[in-house]
Amino acid sequence: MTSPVLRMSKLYAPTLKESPNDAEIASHKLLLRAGMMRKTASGVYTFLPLGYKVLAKVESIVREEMDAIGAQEIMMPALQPAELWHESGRWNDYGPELMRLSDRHDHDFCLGPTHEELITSLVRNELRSYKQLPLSLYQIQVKFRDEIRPRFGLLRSREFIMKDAYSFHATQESLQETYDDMSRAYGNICERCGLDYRPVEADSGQIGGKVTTEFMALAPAGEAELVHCSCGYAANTEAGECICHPTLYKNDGLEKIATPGIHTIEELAEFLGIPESSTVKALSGKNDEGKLIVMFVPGDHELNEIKAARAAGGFELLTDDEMEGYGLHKGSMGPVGLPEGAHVIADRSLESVPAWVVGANEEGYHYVGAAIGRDFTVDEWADLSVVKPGDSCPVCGLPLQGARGIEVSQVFQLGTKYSESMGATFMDEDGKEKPFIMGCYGVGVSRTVAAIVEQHSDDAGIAWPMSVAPAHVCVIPLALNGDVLPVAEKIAAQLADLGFEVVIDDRKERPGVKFADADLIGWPVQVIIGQRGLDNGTIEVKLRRTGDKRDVPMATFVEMMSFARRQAKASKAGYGTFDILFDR
RNA sequence: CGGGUUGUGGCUCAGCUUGGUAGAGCGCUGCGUUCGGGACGCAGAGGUCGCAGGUUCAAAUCCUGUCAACCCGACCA
Repeated sequence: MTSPVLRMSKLYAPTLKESPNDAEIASHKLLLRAGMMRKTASGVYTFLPLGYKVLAKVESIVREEMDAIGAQEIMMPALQPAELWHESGRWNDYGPELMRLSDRHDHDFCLGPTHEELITSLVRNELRSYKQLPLSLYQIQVKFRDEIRPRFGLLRSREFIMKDAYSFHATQESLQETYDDMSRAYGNICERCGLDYRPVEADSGQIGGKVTTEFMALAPAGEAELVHCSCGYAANTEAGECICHPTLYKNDGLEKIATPGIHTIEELAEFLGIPESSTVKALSGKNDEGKLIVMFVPGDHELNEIKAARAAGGFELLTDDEMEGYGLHKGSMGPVGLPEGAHVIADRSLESVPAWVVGANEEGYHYVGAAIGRDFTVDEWADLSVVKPGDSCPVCGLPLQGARGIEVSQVFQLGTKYSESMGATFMDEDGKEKPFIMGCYGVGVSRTVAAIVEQHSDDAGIAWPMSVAPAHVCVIPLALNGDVLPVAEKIAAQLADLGFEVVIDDRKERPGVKFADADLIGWPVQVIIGQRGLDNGTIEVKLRRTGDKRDVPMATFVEMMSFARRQAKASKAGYGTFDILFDR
């Protein structure tokens, strides 16, 4: 299939020398500067022709990978009736992120942030038998989330493109199979988009369910923190198991120390001249039943609220007033002399520290050497801390590395949360009515575009991987007179015939402008045609990614590109890098 | 939602403290010279200074309100 040669002279791609002042990170700045998108409102963007081409490329990679594992594409509405959200309970649970609106009859609707409710209601009446399972459906569609603070361009926007897939199963084994297929497909998607990524252990958050993996594109601009290990283990710090090593200060009996004005761990450690890991941090809260819970974590770690809630049956930190009510003192809390009935849960790692440095439950005093069992008791041990770099890898024990990442996709095993609440059942082999076991799988398509730019850009602009570039090759005639333009036109046509997507910069601009725009927009290959080269019978080929340039004899150029094309097609992903052009 | 900052041609910004009726660079239009890494000259077009009130002879500038955008934070003891 030959696509027509794109003409820069006609292309609507207004490039900017300066980046608009509300852009901070590379992907945001460059997508604006390269004329790929424009802001419409906070967290809402218009894709211009080039940006839309990239988006479409990513979409088709996603589509190919979904189709390859037997998922079927559908298209659900963005506008969803509140009724369905009431059924699942999420009309109330989802919170202010849900974009709500009502129609002229005063019926409530929302703009879908995700589609579990819709898909469940779709299949519940017509997917009736285990014989029809498993079934995977997906769509690529616009999603709406009223983000508390949209930022970073496409990374956290209020309207964005997402591929969401849902699977329905009779058994957990079947779900696991599809989940594994999806995970593999997601890995393929990341790879084909040229992303350096890690599958990481994650928390399921809003969606519900238990088993989940996030696919993180590593990037300093990413909003997620993760830890990873050379053995391949990686986890979101929100969810990762924490294996840390608090240290013993001393165990010479209980000693009360005056610590006037000291409230933070940092101050305490400095005051005593000991590392923060030798102190113990206390947090008081209440669980869903209103019961007082006091938690302890190593002083150099933070309490993970997700783990805390799981361990205690809900965990909401006490307000200052509530603490007063219990006779607790902010910054001076400890396990010795807690109020009657307080339930004490401590981080598992503290079990190995026989005596703690903790608050004395008295303003201005701390204890040193508070011994477990002798001076206080712990009701429960649990993993409560936020994992951080330097903690031990739960798989191999080596120290974990820290990194930041952009969550480009996530796979979940939902279980029966939606099928049960919404009454979506099927008739199983044994003649019994059962709720579907479900999985859901999301790819942030527009976010992936931003992640690609974060990983593939430099001071000059974007350097698109071949697989998602708005076109493969840009032919740049340096002049519009003499032989230069006709030769360029001919070469562009020949490349298009070979199956390349070709753009020709036929604008009446000076060479410098064309070079700068080509680098900014990020065409993977630039074919530069100037009088100087023609006089020598050569044309110049430049690879954006590496900056490598080479003069190629005119006579062999098309043949070489033809070879490169065949090589590219033969490679597994089907989109080589064209480095072949520069093999010595 | 709390705190901070900013709204001035398409873009980046100056002018505001000390009121006197609007500027620069880039971009845009035309002409000419240039032409292998964001050229130069000349001539132009383009702004109710976010919006609404108020003070004043006079407001981009001072005051009040409002809207918007951006940044930081949002229970971290």
